[in-house]
Amino acid sequence: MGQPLSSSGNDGPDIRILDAAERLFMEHGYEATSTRMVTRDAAVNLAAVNYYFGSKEGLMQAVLRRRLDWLNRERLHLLDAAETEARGAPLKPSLIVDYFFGTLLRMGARPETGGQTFQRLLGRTHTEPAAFISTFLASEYADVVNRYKSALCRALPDVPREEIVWRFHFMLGATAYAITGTDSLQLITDWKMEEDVQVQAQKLLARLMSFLLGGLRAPLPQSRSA
Amino acid sequence: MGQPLSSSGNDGPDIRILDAAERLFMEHGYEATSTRMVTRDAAVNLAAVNYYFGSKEGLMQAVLRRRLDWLNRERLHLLDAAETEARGAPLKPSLIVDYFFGTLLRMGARPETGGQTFQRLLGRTHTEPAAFISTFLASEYADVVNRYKSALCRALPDVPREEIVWRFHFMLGATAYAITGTDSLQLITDWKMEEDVQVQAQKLLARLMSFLLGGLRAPLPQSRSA
DNA sequence: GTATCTTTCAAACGTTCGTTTAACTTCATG
DNA sequence: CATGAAGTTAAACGAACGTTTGAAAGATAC
Repeated sequence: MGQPLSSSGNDGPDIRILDAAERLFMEHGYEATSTRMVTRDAAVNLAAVNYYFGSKEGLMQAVLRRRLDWLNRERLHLLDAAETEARGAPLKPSLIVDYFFGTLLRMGARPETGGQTFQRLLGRTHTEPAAFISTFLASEYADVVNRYKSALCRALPDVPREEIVWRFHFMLGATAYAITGTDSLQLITDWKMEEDVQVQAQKLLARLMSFLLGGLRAPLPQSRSA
Repeated sequence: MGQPLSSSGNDGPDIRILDAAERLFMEHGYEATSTRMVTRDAAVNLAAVNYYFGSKEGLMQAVLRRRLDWLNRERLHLLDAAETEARGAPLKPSLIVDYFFGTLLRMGARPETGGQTFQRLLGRTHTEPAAFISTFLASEYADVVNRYKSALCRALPDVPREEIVWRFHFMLGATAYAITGTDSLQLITDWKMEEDVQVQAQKLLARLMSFLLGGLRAPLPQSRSA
């Protein structure tokens, strides 16, 4: 285990800062979250953010890296194992989609990996305008996205690579929006409060997987029309 | 025509402020955009934002309202006309999806309705954390979303209403992410620069429609498994 | 116990923020 | 021309921002 993933309550100051920042960045976004809010919630001195993470930008990167490193390593392990077992044969699209998006959604049901908090933060972070965030995400995702794009191309040999890339983009957008759970349009008004977070996540996963696979395997758009 | 939609270059100060704010909010987000940046780009005095729009929040709402009022009115007109012509028969799902999402994408190809700038701003705005933005969007979308949800339920009588709502949510997420064009993961690296904005928008529309319809008509997830 | 390194702390740094004020200009109307 | 509303302006307001500082406190090794 490289870095600690849990927040058992009596952690060091740096972990408490990461936990507080994760929640506040998720709730208010990067710009609207001040270092004073973070240090107050983490019960540390104002200077602690700069002492441990250098700057507010460094804190944001540390918050994302703590979970993303684990997530993308898991994604690569699953794909590696499946491709090794398949001995060069193409994988099923449903398996590839489940490894990439299902791993993220199952992560949200486990509190020791940040639970829903990190899920919602990550979904929102994909549309954060700050340049350093885009750069950071691109470097964190570079390997895993290329691997999954290649796997999808082998799994769907009749679909042009350009189309695969676009549909990966669409799947990412649907997932990012679904896990943020902001629901600014209040489309989802019937949250069952009696259900625990595991059941909710499982139902969302099943629904999202059906949608993503339906979109991924949809007939190609005709290039010339209208 | 209620309010002017174009920016011919020699408009009044309030229109110049809206144009500048639309571009800056799109590029940097709401929080990272200051009233000083807006007034500098619009070539007006610093106090003009408060004079014309009351506050920075009022400016943001005016920026969104200028385009959203037109967009959602158009969406309702198209649905009204089609339902009148159908005389109570359910509409084709592809038609409903095209009216809702296609109208938005076609809007982006026309400079007089804000073009890509408003499209990208709107996609990003759906995930803005500020509470007043969620409230504003909810009120702007309330009517049109309810009408389209009902139309989809009639068009797909075998799909439970709850499932329709979720898939509408997924479609919205895929579309919002696609039109922001932020591409923080640099998935889309092969933008054809020689193609004009109309051709790009048309290709995106065709691709997105295939994906959305594939997801909307996907087989339902089995409720009990694993 | 002394020396050395790490961590914590209150206080302040300079800058930028959204907003307000009051004086000034513009300009159509009587 | 006189009047008053509408628009514009420079200047300033208090508050909050990210970051830095230097000293105090704590921990570790000899």
